[in-house]
Amino acid sequence: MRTTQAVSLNDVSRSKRQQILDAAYVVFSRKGFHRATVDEIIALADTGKGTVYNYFTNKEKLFYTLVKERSAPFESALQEVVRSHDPVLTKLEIMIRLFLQFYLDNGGLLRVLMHEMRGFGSEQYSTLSQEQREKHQNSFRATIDILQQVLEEGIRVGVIKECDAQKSAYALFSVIVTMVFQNFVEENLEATAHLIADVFFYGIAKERLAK
Amino acid sequence: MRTTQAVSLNDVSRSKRQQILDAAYVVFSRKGFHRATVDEIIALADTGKGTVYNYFTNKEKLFYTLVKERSAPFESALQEVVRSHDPVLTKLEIMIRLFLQFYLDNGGLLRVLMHEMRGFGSEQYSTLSQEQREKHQNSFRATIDILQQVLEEGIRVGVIKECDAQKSAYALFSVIVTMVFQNFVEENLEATAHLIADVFFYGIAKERLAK
Amino acid sequence: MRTTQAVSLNDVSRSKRQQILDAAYVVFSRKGFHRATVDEIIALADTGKGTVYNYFTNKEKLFYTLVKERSAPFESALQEVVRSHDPVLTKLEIMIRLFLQFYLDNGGLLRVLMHEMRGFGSEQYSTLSQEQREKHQNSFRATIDILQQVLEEGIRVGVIKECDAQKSAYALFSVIVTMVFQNFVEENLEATAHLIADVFFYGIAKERLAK
Amino acid sequence: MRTTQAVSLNDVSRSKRQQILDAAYVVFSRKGFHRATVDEIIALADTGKGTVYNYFTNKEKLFYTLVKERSAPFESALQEVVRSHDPVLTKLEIMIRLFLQFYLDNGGLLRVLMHEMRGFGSEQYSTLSQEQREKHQNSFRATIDILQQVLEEGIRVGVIKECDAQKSAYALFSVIVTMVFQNFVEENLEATAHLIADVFFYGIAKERLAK
DNA sequence: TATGAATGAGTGTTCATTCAT
DNA sequence: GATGAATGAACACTCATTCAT
Repeated sequence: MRTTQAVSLNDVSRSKRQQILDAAYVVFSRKGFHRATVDEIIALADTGKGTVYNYFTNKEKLFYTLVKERSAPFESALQEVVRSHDPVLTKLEIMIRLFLQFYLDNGGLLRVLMHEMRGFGSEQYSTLSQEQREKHQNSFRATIDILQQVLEEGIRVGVIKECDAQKSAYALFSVIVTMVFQNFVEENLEATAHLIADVFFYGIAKERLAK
Repeated sequence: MRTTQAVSLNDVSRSKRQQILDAAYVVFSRKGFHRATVDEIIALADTGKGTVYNYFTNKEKLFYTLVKERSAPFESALQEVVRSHDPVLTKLEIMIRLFLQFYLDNGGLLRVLMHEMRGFGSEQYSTLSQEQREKHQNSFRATIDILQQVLEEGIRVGVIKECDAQKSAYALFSVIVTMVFQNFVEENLEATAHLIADVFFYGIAKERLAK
Repeated sequence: MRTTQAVSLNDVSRSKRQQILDAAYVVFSRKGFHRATVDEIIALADTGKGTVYNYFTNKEKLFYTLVKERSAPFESALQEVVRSHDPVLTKLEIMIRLFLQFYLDNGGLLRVLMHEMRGFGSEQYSTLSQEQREKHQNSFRATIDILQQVLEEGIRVGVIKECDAQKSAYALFSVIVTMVFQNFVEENLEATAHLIADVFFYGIAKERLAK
Repeated sequence: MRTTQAVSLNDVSRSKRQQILDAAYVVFSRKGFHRATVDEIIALADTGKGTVYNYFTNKEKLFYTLVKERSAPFESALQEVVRSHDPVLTKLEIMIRLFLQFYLDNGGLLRVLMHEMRGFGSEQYSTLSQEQREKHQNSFRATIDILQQVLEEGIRVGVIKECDAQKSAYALFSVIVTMVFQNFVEENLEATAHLIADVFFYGIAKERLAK
């Protein structure tokens, strides 16, 4: 049935795992977590059902691993920007760009992830187990925390108004996500990044009203 | 089991429908769409299973109707503000307040709704049927359109910068929703509304950088 | 598919439950608990799968209920004998007869039950849940307790030697079960009962050896 | 991972086989046949999965071999007693003692075995294949046959009543097994053996009733 | 001989929906 | 209109066994 590949044992083995992850990406993206079936994934991965369970404890863990592995490079890149010595506003704009890029590249999956953690806040709507959901949420929070840190840096440095850094971080985050999910990101990603930064920094009002 | 009420047939019948809707609100809010079961709803509604299907084609339709009926008053109120003669920025702040209020009052349900339409954009993650999801999305779009109209009015009047009104409307909307879902809304709802408006109007930067 | 029966609603409904129990008896007897499939049961019961789960929480519970309902009359009969005023040895012989009869009538099922509680003692070999197994075991113990009580009565009255009543009860019980499961019970059930009683009462030795 | 041992190929190989058998004993005893997994066995045996299948055709065969090898010394000992020139009742008591000892030593495994052959009679409840079960059953029968032979000897010699030797053998056997499985065997194994023998020989009744 | 990655058959359970009364 | 018994499609997961190296 499946075509044997002329590669070293090690590669074949890595390949199986990767084949499954790749197939999972496609299927989860298309169907979401709940509606994605393992059967569909293995059909696409050209693999036996047992193999999936050799590599991943269960469907949830497969999903989690997928997200984790796809996110890693993005998170590193983000960290790097924070540690750089660019001015705060520049940092923020670069981060927005990274976000957009990452969300564009992995939109399918992240849409689903957001779906499964609605509000990346509380409740229990999703099909994911409490435990798994918490892990995802912590990931998210960690990412947003980074935004928050930079905002706080900006406030300390006096570049940013005295505002609630956490709320602002969430606000910025939500706007980025919304732009991506609404397909509002132009071909020129930098343009969109700049646009978001501009509104976020200076607002939409033409002039400040006398209070 | 259930106590029959001594009311006119018509009233009982209306009552049944409402009982179901009320129960559905509670259960959907608690469990989300997928995990809410009709059994749980009828238990709470103190009614028979068949009765639900007499009034609502299916679970989806029940959910849709529920959302629709709960949203109606909010949408009217919103329309009214638009038609008022307040200055644009004032209108916007009032609208933000209305949004917050509405989302706070119906948070449980709307959280679920957002969950089921993730991205109020595209695909098919949710348990909802394509058709039903589109209806919900149209509702959402209609609501956001109203924000957009006011923004456009602001641009026309010269109070708001020349910007992409649609994107801005979505951005504003996403921020509002995020604040609610993150439980960032203070007891003093007006304060939060003002805060959102302030950032949205004037940005977070202390001073405009020389470009 | 299924033939509708011309009976009152109440009867049909009782019938469904009973049909399932009857089918379950056959399938469990033939295949044992683990190898019996719900699919096979519903095929025989001429019923839908969901129906089984309307009446019984799960496969285990179905099995438990089946055993329970089949055992009830036997247990009553046993109790009655205990409370009678026959001489102890007579009581015991009657009880042996009841046991034989019951085990012959429900042999298929009880074989399985014993299987699932191996040793009606300890461990965890069976497919049954800890909780369910304990329930079954308690049933068994209760039944054996009754034997024990009569033995103790015999000791008190001086008809039976001073011996360990519990051990003796278990011994008697195990012999009865073994006779049934080895198909050693003659057509004339009373003969077998008498034979067991005889060995149990007077032993197999021709004469007591001088110690 | 596993430490390779510096022994002759032949020894390693024998060792592997034994390691597997030892591990199998532990796991089967703890979990029973069905719930014991090959994975668990190889983990404990510190060996590869394929290796198990090099030495044993399948899980069943592994189990069978295990039982067979553990039983061999016991069966020899039993034979020896039969061939001895002790009086029949003495032989029987010694045999009871051997049984108790053997069942105590290998209780874990034998419990499982009995479980898998329930009734060491008929049907097909266990996970074991028909063929394999028959082999086990023959083993059992052979062992019980030995008891039967001695009983027949006793009858011939006039020490034992004219009774059905086969049934009596089974009865005795079942009592022994029951005592073990119910943990009724005292520290002093001989006491229990004597107790069983006493009841079996002379019964529990104080005096023979006038018929 | 030893290994372990790959395999896939097999099954209990949930729950929205129907329809006869 | 109100009811609830009956239904069955859909799905994740386990584990003995194989076979290429």
